[in-house]
Amino acid sequence: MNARSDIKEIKNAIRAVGLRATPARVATLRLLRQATSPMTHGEVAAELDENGVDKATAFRNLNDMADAGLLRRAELGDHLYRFEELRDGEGEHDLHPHFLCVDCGSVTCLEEVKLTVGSRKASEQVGEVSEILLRGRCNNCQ
Amino acid sequence: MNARSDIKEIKNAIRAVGLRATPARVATLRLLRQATSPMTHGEVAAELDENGVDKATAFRNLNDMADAGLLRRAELGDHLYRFEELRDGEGEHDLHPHFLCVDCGSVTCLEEVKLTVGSRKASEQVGEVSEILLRGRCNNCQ
DNA sequence: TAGCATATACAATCTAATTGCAAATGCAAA
DNA sequence: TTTGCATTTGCAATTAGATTGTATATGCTA
Repeated sequence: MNARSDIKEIKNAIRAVGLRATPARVATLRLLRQATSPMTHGEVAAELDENGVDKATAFRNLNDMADAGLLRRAELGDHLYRFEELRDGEGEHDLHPHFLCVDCGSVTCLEEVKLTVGSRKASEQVGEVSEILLRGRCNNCQ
Repeated sequence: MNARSDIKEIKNAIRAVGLRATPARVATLRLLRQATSPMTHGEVAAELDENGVDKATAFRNLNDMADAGLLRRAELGDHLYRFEELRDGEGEHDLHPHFLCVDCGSVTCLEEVKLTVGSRKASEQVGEVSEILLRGRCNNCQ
C-alpha cells in the first residue's frame, strides 16, 4: 500500500465517523498509525506543530476523534492522556492491557496479556473492568 | 479513644516516618482518617485552608507523607491525585492488583487476581511489573 | 461552484501541581 | 528550660496539561 492510497484510506476512516477529513486530522491519524505505542496530546501536538498545526487544534482533533470512536483516549496513571487508533473489531470492550514505565513513561501495548479465568470472575464481582494497566520499570530503565 | 489520644497517636505516626508533627500535618492525617474514600490534593487543601494552612504547604505535606510511606498517592484516572492513609500491614510491596472505580474513586484490593503464565512471561519481556491496576465502574456505580 | 456548517489559528484562560526563598517553628541536645 | 539549627511554612510566582472564545478559513454537499 503506497502513501497515496494510505491517505485515501485515512480520509475514509475519518469521514466514516462523521468528521471532515482535514489535513490536520489526516496527519494526526497517520502519526498514530505509524506509532508503536499510544501518543500523548503533547507528543502529537509537537509533531503537528512542524506542519503549522496549532496546539489547540491538535488537542481538539484528538478529543473529537476519540469521542467519535476513531481513537481511544487512555489514562495510564501519570496525568497524561494518550491516544491510539481503535482498529475495527477492537470495540470498547477490548481489554488489551498497557504497560507503563514509571521511569521513562514509555507505553507498550500487551496484546497477549490476559487474566486467568478465575481472575476475570473475581474482578467481575467488584465491577465492570474497562481497562487493565501494568506499571513498572521497562527493560531499558532497569 | 478521645480526641487528645487520637492526636497523640497521629503525632507518633508522623514522627515514626521521620517527619515533624506540625499542626498542618496532624490536621491532614486526621482529615484522611475520618474520610471514607481517598481525598484529592484540592479537597485536603480546601479543608486546611480554614485552619489558615497554605495550599502549597498542604500539597507538600501530602507528597512528603506519601513519600515517607504514611500515605498512598493514587491516580484514579481523572487526572487528580488522591491520598489515603496507608495502615500498618499495607506495605509498599503488596503486589496484589487494585480495582479503581472511575466514578466514585473507590479502591478494592483484588488479592486473587492473577495473570496467566504466558502473560507473565510476555510482560517480563517488556519490564518488571510492580503494579497491576484494573479500572472500570464498580457495581454500586453501574 | 456556491452556501454554510464545520474546523482552524491565535490568544487567553483554567486548574492542578510545583518551586524559590525568607521567615517561622519543631524538637533534640545542652 | 533554653538554645541551635534543620525542617517546615507562608506567600508569590511559575510550570504544564488541557480547554475555551472568536473571527476567519475551509471541507463538502447540493
